[in-house]
Amino acid sequence: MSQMQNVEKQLREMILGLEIGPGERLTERWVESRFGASRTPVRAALLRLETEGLICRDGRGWTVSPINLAELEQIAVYREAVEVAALRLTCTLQDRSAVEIIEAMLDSCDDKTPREEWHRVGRDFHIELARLSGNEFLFRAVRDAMTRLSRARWLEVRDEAALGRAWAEHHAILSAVRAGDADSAARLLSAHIIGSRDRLVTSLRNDRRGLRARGFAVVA
Amino acid sequence: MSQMQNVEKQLREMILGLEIGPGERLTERWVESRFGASRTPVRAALLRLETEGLICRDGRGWTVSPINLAELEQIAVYREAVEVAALRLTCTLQDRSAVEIIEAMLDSCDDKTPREEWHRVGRDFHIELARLSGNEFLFRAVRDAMTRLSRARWLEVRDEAALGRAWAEHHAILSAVRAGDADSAARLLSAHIIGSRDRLVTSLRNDRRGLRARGFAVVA
DNA sequence: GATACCAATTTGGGATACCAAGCTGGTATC
DNA sequence: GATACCAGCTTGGTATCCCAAATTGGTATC
Repeated sequence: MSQMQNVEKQLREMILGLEIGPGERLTERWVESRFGASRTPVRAALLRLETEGLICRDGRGWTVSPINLAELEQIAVYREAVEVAALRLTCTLQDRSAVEIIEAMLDSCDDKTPREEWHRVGRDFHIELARLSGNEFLFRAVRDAMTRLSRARWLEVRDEAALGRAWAEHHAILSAVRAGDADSAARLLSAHIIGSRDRLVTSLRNDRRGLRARGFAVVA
Repeated sequence: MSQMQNVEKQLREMILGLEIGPGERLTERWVESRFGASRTPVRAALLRLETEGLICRDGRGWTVSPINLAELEQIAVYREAVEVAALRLTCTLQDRSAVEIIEAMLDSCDDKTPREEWHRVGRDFHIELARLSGNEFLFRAVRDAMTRLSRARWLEVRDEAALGRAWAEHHAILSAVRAGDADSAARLLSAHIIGSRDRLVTSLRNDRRGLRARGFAVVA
């Protein structure tokens, strides 16, 4: 793999994994030495991550994007639009076998699944569901939105009950799709996205003090 | 303005203005000499334009993205999702004054408006309509989609009647929004987007031979 | 003690040099 | 005459150097 893709990938992992906290300053020189690359690939990586919204310019310099509650609210509306569109498109395709692949993916998760896996599974559900639509733009939109949400979802305080509810909602959505009931599936998906958003934002708002204590910038 | 933004902007103008044809090869060295910049800003510009979909990697090297008919079809579905969502959001905001600004913008165009202005006005209508929603993600999605469509719309063979129809449809959509009739507005907008897409793709498909003769790559 | 100012360092933007991979054109051999 | 092969050139990827601007830290002055 080229150095450029390597820096980009590793830096993205560090940001998404909160090894570099939201709001932290980044210097090109630090990234250079951290990954043993030179400035050109570092710059390319930073430019890419900027378009993903993971980092942003801070006057002269770079900052890991803070957790932005207003942005989280807006992303949910955006997700609702594109995910529901993708879902309806999938329903018209009548490709039930593909849906069953996702169901199997969900079923492979049980109580023994380690908690940190839930994060990835929850994200992949939405991404793979969008991929089924066959529309590259809807798919990318969902994938990019989930990437932007990733850190916030990781910080969210979720109890077992909340995880179980999300799991059940995912299954219910797939059942409706498999049954060919696009309207029900769309309604369930909308409610799931908006409900998740509300719980997410509430959780972060309540824990804002704790997050700041950990050095994480959270803006309204 | 920095050199980097300058190269990016100028190169984008050249690509969107078809001064560099779809499918044409680009070398970093050529861009360097053309704009009198060195490789660093050129690289940055190319990376940005790649994320906008205006250029794409061609193995080793760069190519101005060909006109892709399948992509145009998919973009329309994507646009329908995000534009309708933005429209409905705008309706719930009940901000009629903002709508009237767009109406004024449209009204400022009359028969004396030069033809090349129609291209920009048609694009800006959709972008500004999305901006009204106040949702940054819906707005960006529409803006980026319209950018991707820009070259194809420029190549489209449109007669006066088609232009008048588009104009009328834009006005009808705004009237529905102003009347607070979200459902009608959404229906009109969907029909407008899909109808425009079908006419666009048909036009390009029919003229494919002519486009190739001009050196423009058009893929199915 | 506060503040204004200056120098030194840091930092991102840009330019250039170098390299490896791949393409091209020509040539030599069969 | 066709084909295989090799040299040279082109090109993107990477490293390094330079520069201007901005930040910083300290000092001198009020």
